[in-house]
Amino acid sequence: MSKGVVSKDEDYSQWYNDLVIKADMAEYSPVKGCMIIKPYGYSIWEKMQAVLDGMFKETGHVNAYFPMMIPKSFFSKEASHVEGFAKECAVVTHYRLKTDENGQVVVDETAKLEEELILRPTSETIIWNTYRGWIQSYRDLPILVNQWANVVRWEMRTRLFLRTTEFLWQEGHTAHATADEAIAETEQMLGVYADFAENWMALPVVKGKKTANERFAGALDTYCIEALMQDGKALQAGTSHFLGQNFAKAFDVKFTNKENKLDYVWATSWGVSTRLIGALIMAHSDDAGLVLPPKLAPIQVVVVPIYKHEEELENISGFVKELTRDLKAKNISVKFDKRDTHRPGAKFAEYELKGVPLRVAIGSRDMQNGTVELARRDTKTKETVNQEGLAMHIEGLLEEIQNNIYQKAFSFRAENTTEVDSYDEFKRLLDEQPGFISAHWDGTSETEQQIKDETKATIRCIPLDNKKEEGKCILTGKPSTQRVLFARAY
RNA sequence: CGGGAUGUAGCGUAGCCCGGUAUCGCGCCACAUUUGGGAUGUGGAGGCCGCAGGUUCGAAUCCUGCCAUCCCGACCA
Repeated sequence: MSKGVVSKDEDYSQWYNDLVIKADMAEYSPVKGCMIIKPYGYSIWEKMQAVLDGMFKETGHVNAYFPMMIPKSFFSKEASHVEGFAKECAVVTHYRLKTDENGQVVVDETAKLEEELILRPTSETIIWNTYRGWIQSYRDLPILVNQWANVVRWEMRTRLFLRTTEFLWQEGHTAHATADEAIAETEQMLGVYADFAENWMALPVVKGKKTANERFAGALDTYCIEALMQDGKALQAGTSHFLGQNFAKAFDVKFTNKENKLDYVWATSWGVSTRLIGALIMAHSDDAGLVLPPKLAPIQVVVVPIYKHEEELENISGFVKELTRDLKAKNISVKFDKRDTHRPGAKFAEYELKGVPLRVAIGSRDMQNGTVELARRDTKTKETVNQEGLAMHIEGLLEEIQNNIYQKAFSFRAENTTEVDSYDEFKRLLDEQPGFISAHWDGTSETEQQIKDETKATIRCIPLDNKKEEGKCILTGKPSTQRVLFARAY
């Protein structure tokens, strides 16, 4: 176990917190509920951004930027939307400070805003208010815009990366001429998220639809990807909403269609946030620290020289220089840690904590033998390999590690997903072997709510590829036609 | 917003019951020896004891008020 990190079996949430802090991902800030994302954590976000941004562009989207502050009145235009966010909005009321007679900085009460501004909890309102001016004809459609931004949601309780008052995300907001086209867009972006989660984060996800209870405020349908964490709790990793014509009606966004008739525009919105970093940590890491998938690791390979004299280091450096060149040619990021202030053992522990997928250790012994020692972070195994062809070997290993991490998470999810047909069994499983539970449900909000009240488990989603079969609701015994996915969630 | 707890060096803590200007570990700095799994020795720096009052000759310690943070609930990407 790594120093200063509690075992994940002993206290999962403490383990998570310890990892975030000790691995130098983030720290607490003086502002309640807000964290400081440190360079190492932020570089993972940058990698995620780069990949996702590429995927968005690939599917025809462009980036834009809208104001962080939204007039309060905008929120009253879509009833269910304001209801969903009203309780967690930060409000700007003044625009000036002054120094009072005691030399204290205070709010200048004379500088009160006529209309308060809301720090965006999400941008549907200001964007749809803007789209009104952009759209007159079907020829103006579709609009496929994405925004990288920060948002503020004043949550009661926060957790590093998983839920903070301010967080970073991207939000796509698209406008379409038909419902079908908007639904296709919603589903397409869900696919993009699933692709990203599985192929880059090595995180298997279930694609599905939310029930009415869990739906986004203002949406007709909310699609999501759900992942299972190592403690058996579910985490919503991304959402894609079909908003129907709700926001178009609220903000009066009409267009003339091909038949020369006036109609409201169809909308979607979709987003993922820095929460993905939390998912990444919780899904793969162990007691020694982070385990990062090579495709998103800020440092993919670290080289630790072991030497007693300056000449030895020079000798090793010559080799490392060549290795670095070969790896860079393959787009593999390398760090050569030749700091003289830390001993090799300390470096080994540090890079394990930070989840660097591959470590190359090389000393005089290796230089004589023409070998290096290669250590994998995911399996914690070490092997001695020839220097010749090392870059190619590393390239293959990184791929293997990426696959192995995914497989491991996939098996874990398979082992912790259970079909259940009775409420007693359902409750027993939640306590004894938490995970996804696939069960029949009568389709009513009341039943879902009662199950939530009694067990804290919610319907994570109705999987898109779920089992369609006759059955009885585990709570009410009423007929059901399909299984849905339950879990306790973050 | 309800219930519980805690604030002492960068971090983690002892001291508080029973008042006398603060303990230990990690970390930090210097030097030396070390370097294939978190080095060792010697020396050193670092504190408005959360804040404000009160009691007292004297307060980290006792009393009052405030502030902040954390944990558990309801809310949530």
